[in-house]
Amino acid sequence: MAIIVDKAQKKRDIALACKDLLVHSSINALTISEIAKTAGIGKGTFYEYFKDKDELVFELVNLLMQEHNSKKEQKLASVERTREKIKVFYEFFYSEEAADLRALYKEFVAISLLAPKQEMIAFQTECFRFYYQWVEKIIDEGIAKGEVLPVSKELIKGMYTMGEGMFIASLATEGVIDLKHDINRYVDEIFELVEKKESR
Amino acid sequence: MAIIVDKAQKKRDIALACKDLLVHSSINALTISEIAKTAGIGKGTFYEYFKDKDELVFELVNLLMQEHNSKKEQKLASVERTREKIKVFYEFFYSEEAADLRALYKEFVAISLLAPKQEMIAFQTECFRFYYQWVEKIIDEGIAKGEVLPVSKELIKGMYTMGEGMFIASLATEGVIDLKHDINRYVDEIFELVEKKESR
Amino acid sequence: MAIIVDKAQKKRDIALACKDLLVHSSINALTISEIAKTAGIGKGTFYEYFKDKDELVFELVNLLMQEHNSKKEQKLASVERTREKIKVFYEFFYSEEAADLRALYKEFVAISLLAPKQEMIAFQTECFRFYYQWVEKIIDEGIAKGEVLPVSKELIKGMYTMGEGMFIASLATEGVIDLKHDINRYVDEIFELVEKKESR
Amino acid sequence: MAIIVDKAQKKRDIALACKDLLVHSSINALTISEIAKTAGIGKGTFYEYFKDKDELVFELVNLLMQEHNSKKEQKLASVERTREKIKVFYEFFYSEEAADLRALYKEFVAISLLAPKQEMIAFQTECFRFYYQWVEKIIDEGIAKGEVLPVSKELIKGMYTMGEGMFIASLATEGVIDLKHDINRYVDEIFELVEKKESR
DNA sequence: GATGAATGAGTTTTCATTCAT
DNA sequence: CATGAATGAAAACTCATTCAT
Repeated sequence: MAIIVDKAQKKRDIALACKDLLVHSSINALTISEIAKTAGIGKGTFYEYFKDKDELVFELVNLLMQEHNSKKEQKLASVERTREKIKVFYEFFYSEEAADLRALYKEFVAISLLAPKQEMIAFQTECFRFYYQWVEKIIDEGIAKGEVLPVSKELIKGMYTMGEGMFIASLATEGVIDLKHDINRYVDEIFELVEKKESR
Repeated sequence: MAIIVDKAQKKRDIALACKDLLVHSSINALTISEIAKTAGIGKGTFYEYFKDKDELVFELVNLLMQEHNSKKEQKLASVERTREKIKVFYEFFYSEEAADLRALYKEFVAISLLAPKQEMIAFQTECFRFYYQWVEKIIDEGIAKGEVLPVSKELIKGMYTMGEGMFIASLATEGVIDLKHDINRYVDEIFELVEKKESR
Repeated sequence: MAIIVDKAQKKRDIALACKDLLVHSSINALTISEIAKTAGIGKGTFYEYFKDKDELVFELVNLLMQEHNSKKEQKLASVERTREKIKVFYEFFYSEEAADLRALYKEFVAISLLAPKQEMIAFQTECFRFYYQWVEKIIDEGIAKGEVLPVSKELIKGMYTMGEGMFIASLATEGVIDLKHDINRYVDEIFELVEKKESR
Repeated sequence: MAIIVDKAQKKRDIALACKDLLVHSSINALTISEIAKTAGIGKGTFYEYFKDKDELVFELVNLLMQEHNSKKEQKLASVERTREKIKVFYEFFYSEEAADLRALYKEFVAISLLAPKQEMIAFQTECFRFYYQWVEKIIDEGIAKGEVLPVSKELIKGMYTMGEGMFIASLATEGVIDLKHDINRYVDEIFELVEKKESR
């Protein structure tokens, strides 16, 4: 009786086996040989599951992002105030536990910029929508609870992309940006403006 | 005595001659041969002035950004209100006349992410500081004029990087972001919050 | 399951296939393309088995020297007198059948002088020791048999290197040295001095 | 009034200016640019005086060898016994003061082996003859003085090339040969055999 | 005579991809 | 299904040499 391998599962396994390799090295600097060896498979086998190296990064970012989202969801549930929820949202950009994902995401963004592929764009678009709606929901709830002003709704897109911008800027510059500090400060200042104050 | 050429000037000339090529194609897809032919020089000559292809992108971004900054300065001088000044600032990300520079900047960011080189990081850092101080000056003047609340000062870094973030996001996604619209809307909303209102 | 090749054997096969090419041309004048074509393999395949062209020369010298040593051993067994054994030893430097090996050895020495690599030095050192001990054994047996004076033992290193020196000198000069004649004459003269004479 | 430069003298000057460079680096690893810069001349000027890089090595070996020969001649004049004269002769191969010349000579031999040029062969042949006759003269005088046996004359070529052989072997092996010790020991043993002993 | 900017032929080297087993 | 040996297209890069000034 032949072993029926779950293609999707094996694909995940291969990607996961290469995680450390990818996190610590640029995908361009890696060869299919190294990757296959690390995953404990043959070069030909790699091609059974992936079209090219980029797809490996893609798969892995996908995987880790799902994991990350689950954790984020849990964490968000334990936080009350809108301001804090938004801060939790931004933790992706500086938290220690998202470090691996960030390293991969950086690669992924670079690949997307240099040689955008349809499925990557689709994924990024999907991600953007997903996160956007998530933040929207948080803000909506904040408004409903009377915690923040309705105007907050108009700031969502800008707030969301600010995180991405700071992240990219922090990668490309040296020491000008302290992600955790700068992001949280910005969030605080914005919320000072949009939070309803009793004393007003 | 043999002719002595102005190395820096010739480097600029070569870069400028390749502008259209670089704008319309990814640097990775270009060969040194193509580049040299386009610039009307030999392959070896290219290497006399540039260490590698990346340096060509670097030189060109540098060049066009200087040009862009001059124009921006002029334009800013003709604008009165702080809000409008900030909007002018963001025009880089969507104006037609900065399209070439944007195309190159995209490449440059991707290169910086994939294989950061010291001089690139230094350049980006320098750029960040330069623009940051510029925006800071605009905001400071706005505060001095009593146009905007002092709190605006705290939002500068976030506002600045928001542009970068939206730009990257717009490149990597499809149709989710309308740069001109989204950026200006965000700016407007922020200014609604920080502009001093007579009637308050 | 894909075929598993005997790497070492294939390396030998490739080297042997290039023997004539290498013997009749300087390695520097040869391109990897030519070599691969001659061996009936692709350029990439060459690099699967050899780090560079030098290694090909190295492999071949190694191979032919082993073969040469086997023949030498047989020949030495068929010779009685110490003086003749030593002469057999020197045949490497002028015999017709060692011509190919000599041509390659010349290249090998030149390479070793210009860009010595660790494995080459190790090989040369090993060769030197091996031959030195071989000559030493011959001389020791001659002394034991009472054929030559014990002092001969002190002359071994010099005698051995004399061959190398004459070889190099003959390659670099024109017509000053007749290897076969000059070497044998020298050997004869030395043995006139160190052979035990009945009539003394 | 135009300056008339002595071509031969300027050639020597250029060669001498590059001495340290050549001694400490392989000629193959050096570019014409580096050489010209070191000599303080333009690349084009280099070609006014030398056909190629090899010729530079050639010129320099030539120059230093003349100098070396003068010193050797003086030193030989101050030595009495034949055995010692021969030892002085071999000092080339290990003396500290001939170190630079040896480094260049090594390069020169390698070049001669890899790509022999007519003028190099002629030079080497000339050198061989010159030294051979020199040694011959020393031995002849030794015989005339009754210091050594007439048979010594037959050993000259072998003795001379032994030095070369040991030198090459010492370069290509690691620690097997102690040039000074091994050469002198060999000379001593040979002279024990060919020196006339009173008590005989 | 001197120079050094310009050159491009020629080589090495890499590595994704294929496909026979 | 899995494999890894074989491949060669493709690109970077070097550097001796030329020659206008």
